[in-house]
Amino acid sequence: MNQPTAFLPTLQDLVKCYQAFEAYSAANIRALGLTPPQFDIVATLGNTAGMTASVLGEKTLITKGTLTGVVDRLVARGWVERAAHDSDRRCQIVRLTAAGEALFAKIFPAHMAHMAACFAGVGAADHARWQTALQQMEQLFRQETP
Amino acid sequence: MNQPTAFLPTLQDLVKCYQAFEAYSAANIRALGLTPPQFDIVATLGNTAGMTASVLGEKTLITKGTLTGVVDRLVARGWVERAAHDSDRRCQIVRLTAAGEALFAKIFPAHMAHMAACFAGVGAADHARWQTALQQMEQLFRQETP
DNA sequence: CTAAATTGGTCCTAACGCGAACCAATTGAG
DNA sequence: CTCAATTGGTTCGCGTTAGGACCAATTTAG
Repeated sequence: MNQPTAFLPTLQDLVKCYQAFEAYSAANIRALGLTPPQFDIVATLGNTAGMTASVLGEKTLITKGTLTGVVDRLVARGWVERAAHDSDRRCQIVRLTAAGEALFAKIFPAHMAHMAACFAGVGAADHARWQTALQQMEQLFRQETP
Repeated sequence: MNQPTAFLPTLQDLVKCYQAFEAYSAANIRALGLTPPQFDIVATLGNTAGMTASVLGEKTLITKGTLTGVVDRLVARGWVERAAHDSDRRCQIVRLTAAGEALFAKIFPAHMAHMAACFAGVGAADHARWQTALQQMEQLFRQETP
């Protein structure tokens, strides 16, 4: 009984919702002086003692080849530094500099406030519905990806 | 009574769901020999008489600066051609060549089948729930984007 | 212990992505 | 009609993206 293309509107809505989120979020991040991946990294490193590049890549979903360049640019601006790992000389620890911590303290709350404005009148029940729906759909794609 | 960060898990689920979809879909498109934006354009032009570049950009959500390059590469491969517009000399009509139509006929059903495999056991009620949820969330971002 | 496989990062190529500057054609206000 | 504003496309700069080749350090198998 399934129409062969019954899933198309669902996928279109997923793409449109994600792109609306991206556009809204990225515009504010760029106004703060960063690119979205740069913000992602600064936000991930904030309030930590740093982490290896591979862990950072897992948390931010940035592949390692891309990560090298993004971290390079953050190092060039003085917000991030690379340090040697104690016991494994292959690894590098990536962490915020003092300037990077100051940047984090300034822009992270600002961006959270910007995103929170969208969800002003939203209750816990709505969030629960959305999270359930998104997690179910994500499972569909992961199950088919061996 | 809203926690200030109650929306974060929702956003994380949105990003993870979208990225799972993207990874699943893009892997198949690349295996078919195209990039995702190229597939998007071929699929949009299939079974039409062509359209102006600006309409094509609206439908595929590709900005005009990017569109020039993507269409260039499709033209270079012989799947797409540009033609003059009858009444407005600023416009260009973008349309599939015969080879492009043949490509469309081959890869579009293949990719639909690949996506349909994810939704094998999903009923109309699930689709309705997902679409409602996604459309509601999209509205939140659009309302705040003036 | 030594050779093979694995892991952590860097570098390369090809392709997007956006915003802004730019040019030509068309439309509008006066 | 005429000049200013708008629209359709191209080009450019900078940054991101995935994937693969590559190198060094580490772990594992025999």
